[in-house]
Amino acid sequence: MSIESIALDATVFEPLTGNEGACLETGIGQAVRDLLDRVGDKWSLLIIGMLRTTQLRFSELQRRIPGISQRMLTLKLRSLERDGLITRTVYAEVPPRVEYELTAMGRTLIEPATALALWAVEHQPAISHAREEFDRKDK
Amino acid sequence: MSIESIALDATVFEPLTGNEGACLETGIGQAVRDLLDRVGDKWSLLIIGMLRTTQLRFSELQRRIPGISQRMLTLKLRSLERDGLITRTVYAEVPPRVEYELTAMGRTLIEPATALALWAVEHQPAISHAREEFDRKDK
DNA sequence: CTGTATCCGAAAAGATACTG
DNA sequence: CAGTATCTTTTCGGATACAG
Repeated sequence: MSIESIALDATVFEPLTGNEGACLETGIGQAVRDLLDRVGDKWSLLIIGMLRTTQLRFSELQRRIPGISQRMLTLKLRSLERDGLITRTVYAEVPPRVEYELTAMGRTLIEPATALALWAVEHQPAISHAREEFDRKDK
Repeated sequence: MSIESIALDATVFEPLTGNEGACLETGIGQAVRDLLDRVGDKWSLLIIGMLRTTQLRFSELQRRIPGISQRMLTLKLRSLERDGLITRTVYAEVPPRVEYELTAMGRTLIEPATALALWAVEHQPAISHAREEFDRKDK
């Protein structure tokens, strides 16, 4: 990913380096903030991770994400659907069945999201250690 | 990044696919959530983006991140410092000067964070469009 | 089964004033 | 300059009850 990343990296962040304060106006700051507003919450990325390989129905999602409330699952699914990241398909059966699935755009989010998840897993011990050190000195 | 990513991808998310509900226990869910708790807020990733290429002092950061309050900048810088992602260096001068800089670990976050920023910029129009469509139908 | 509606507490974030 | 302290507003998320 290196070459491509570096090139694009320059493209995206260049406005930030020399041009002080223009980040929000040029869009990058706003774009990042928008993304975080969308999937930077407690559950959204987890839901996307769940739908990574297969479509799932409401109850199945709730079962696989321990701790999420019905309300939150509904809200987050609506939000993701609204942003075009997942689809919601209702089957007119009894009992009712609703399947959620990633859209093409939703699937493009898997790679960067996974990269971030990887980073999180890899560096968790180092961060915990840093935290302990900091709190120890601080106290 | 494809081959490496896919392999690691499988490693990281595998517990989620077959094993329902084990995500929190196995750590991946918790790790992702921890990361989001750390840098998933409104400002942290923006700060890291600012420090990507150079160290900056407090006032310079505030100037380059329009809209952030003094209080929030202080809080987020402390949090990032505590996690070992940035360093804070105080120079005993008058007037006082404090420089913030990414640590080695902080710099490793640049790549995945940039990937996410890229995604955000690239898909912003599509998301806005999806949102408008959704709201139009919904209304 | 798949939601919606309502209420409540905790936490995040903004505004403002003040300090070494 | 680089913060801290305090107050207020806003948002997030959980609990519960109810509905198609």
